[in-house]
Amino acid sequence: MKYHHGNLKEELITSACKICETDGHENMSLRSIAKEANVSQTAPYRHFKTKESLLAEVSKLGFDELTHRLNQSVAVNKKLSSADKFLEMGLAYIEFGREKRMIYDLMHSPSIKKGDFPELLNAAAGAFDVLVTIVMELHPGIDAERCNQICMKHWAMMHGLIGLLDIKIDPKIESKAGDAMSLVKEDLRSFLVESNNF
Amino acid sequence: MKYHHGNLKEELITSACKICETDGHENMSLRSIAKEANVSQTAPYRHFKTKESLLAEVSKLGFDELTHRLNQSVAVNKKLSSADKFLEMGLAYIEFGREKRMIYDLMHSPSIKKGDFPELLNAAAGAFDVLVTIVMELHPGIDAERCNQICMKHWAMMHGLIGLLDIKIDPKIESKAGDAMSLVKEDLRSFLVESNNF
DNA sequence: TTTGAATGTTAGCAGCGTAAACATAGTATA
DNA sequence: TATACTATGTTTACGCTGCTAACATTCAAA
Repeated sequence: MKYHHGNLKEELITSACKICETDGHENMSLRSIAKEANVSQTAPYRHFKTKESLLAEVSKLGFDELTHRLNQSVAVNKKLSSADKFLEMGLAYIEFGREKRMIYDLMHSPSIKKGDFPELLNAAAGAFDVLVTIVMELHPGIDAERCNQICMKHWAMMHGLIGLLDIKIDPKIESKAGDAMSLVKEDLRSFLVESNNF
Repeated sequence: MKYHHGNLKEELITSACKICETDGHENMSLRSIAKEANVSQTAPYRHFKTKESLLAEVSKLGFDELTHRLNQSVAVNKKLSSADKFLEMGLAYIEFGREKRMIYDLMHSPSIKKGDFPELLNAAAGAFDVLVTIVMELHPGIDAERCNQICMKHWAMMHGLIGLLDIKIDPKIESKAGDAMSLVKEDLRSFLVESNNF
């Protein structure tokens, strides 16, 4: 067992991700993260100024993965129409939010003040830009302001939908527990198509 | 100074509301709530099983006020068209989310498991039902499932918009700090109108 | 009037984020 | 190669947290 770990910073982030996914960010302590990485409770302070800054890095990774997933959703089938790409992207967003709900909550938790972490802001903006790109493809030569508005609308809808799935959920969905996600997909498909009348 | 307070439960909720609005629910401790109400740190445990159950009552009050505001927004001017009522309600929702952002965050915080508090679930559903009512008025004889879908869509959009105002905000809005809310209103108006093409 | 329930307080537990002091290992310089 | 500095680990400790247990006071019913 070496005294110096060598790669502690990355491992702490990894440990934090793991704990967040299982326990949720509200139940994630710095001490538990350190324990998961087999170091003392205060070792993280050699690599992160505060707990919040460690969580900010986890959040950033979340946005990076979201960006990747959104890009993948349209890249896997280049023959899709722009409208279908748009739809696939919406599905990918919901899927991410459902699969990685704990990380998703962390990414949008007010306990991380994004303004204090420029790279986190950039990562979040990067995910948003994937949507901007597809909307510009859908509406060539669209006015920038209107494009932003349209993107905001759909982004908000997706984000809001994920957040509200806890409170209000179609009884159809809840009843069929075993196949919940595919039902969400079906509902979402009509949901998105319906909202696509600009 | 009486030993028995007489109305401690309500006063604790009031104190919690006050502290939440100023400090946010992440920085609100049971001890600070008790101090605000001038009782000992453990007095709240005579009225609330856990801290979470106290916060659940605060959250419930939030949903009640939201319901009231949504109803008020259409009641103040009965001569409005259904479409305009719908718009006013959207504005009222955003306004609530912006004005009482701290309470709003508490209302949607995953740290309160709504399933454990039936009255909280009812209060949340009650707010949603106000929207259902106006959509049914907009589309007489609408299919129940489709109505629910439309409501979800707009509810999610409003909710998502509030949540995202931290991350992505129209530069126009941020620049004009002094009059931010009225600008939000203007943007929202066109935002909602645009989204109203069912 | 007595007795028990309701409602308050005090003391104390384990866990938390964080800072300070100290220990060890790796690196640059003499 | 020896030495000093820096980076990175540990130990200890502080004040805050949610919560429990034991005790005190008040109110209400028998």
